[in-house]
Amino acid sequence: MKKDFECTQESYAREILREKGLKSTVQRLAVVHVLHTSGKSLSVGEIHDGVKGILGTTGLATIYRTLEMFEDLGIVKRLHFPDGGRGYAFSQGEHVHHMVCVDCKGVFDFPECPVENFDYASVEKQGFIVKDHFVQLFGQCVKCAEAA
Amino acid sequence: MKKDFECTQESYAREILREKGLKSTVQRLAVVHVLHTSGKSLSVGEIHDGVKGILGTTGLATIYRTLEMFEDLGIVKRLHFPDGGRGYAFSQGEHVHHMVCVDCKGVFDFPECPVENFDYASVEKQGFIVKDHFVQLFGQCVKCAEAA
DNA sequence: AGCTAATTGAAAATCATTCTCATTTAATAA
DNA sequence: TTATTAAATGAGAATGATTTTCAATTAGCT
Repeated sequence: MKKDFECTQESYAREILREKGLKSTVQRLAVVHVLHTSGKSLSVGEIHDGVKGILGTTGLATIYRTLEMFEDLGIVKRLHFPDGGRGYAFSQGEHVHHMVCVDCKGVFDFPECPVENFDYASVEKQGFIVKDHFVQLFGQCVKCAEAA
Repeated sequence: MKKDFECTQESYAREILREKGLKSTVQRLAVVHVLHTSGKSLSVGEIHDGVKGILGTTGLATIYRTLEMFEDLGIVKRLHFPDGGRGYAFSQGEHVHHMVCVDCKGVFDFPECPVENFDYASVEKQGFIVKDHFVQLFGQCVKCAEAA
């Protein structure tokens, strides 16, 4: 089977996969496509549905495997919702954080990192070595704010 | 049955429960006790074990119900680990964030909020109304850094 | 002590995630 | 092209986490 989703994002994913000696399967490219075109974060189930819409039958396990791999490769970013649910958003490897609309679950980037310039003095005083951070804002997007 | 865990944290929890017309059961107070004395975040299972250590048999569902309620009341804070697991840490309602040691999973507070003084200009430009945020640092605590 | 609504325990039900393994496919080289 | 081969997939089983149900118990009032 052969499907084309030619766009920057797809080439980007292809390239990374090739670099790592991984295969660019239709399933993987479909995940990129679904996630990128949606413009918001999606649950695993929604991604699965989106991919099935393109390819017909597709195993759920494949979606899980793909997302886990993509996260390692920096192609997607995993989000946590307040209710504990997981979501995924497309991310071209840049360091961005996300704002999540609590109403529509839409995801919006913000490139400035609030933690970047943070003074770690108090943290380091405790001898803690910071290696990574997770920042996420919750609120309302324009549409949902207006609708309310 | 009657058990005492007299300490500030326990009275704090009692008070909040009373205010809301909820009962201060031994199970709930035991959860406070376990979480507070551990000094680190615990998984639901660990909390369950800790409570069983105090009360003998205790239903797992009760632990889940209690933690969910405590989160709503601001008595505990829910954490997300990179692997998606959930953890809970005692939190006396104050605004603190946590550093999680990726080795021992220990949790350490840091009271300064990196997001507090963050300039939301770019965010607000998009019309997004920020209502809450989630910040968590990952790294190594002193002990684990030395052991490595 | 007695009443009553809230809470609990235990098991079943549900839901999410991972694993297994036989089959298929993408990438490479002939 | 086609052949080869390791990687990837699909289907379903297995696992694990979380929620629900409901009868029995208990905390917080008289």
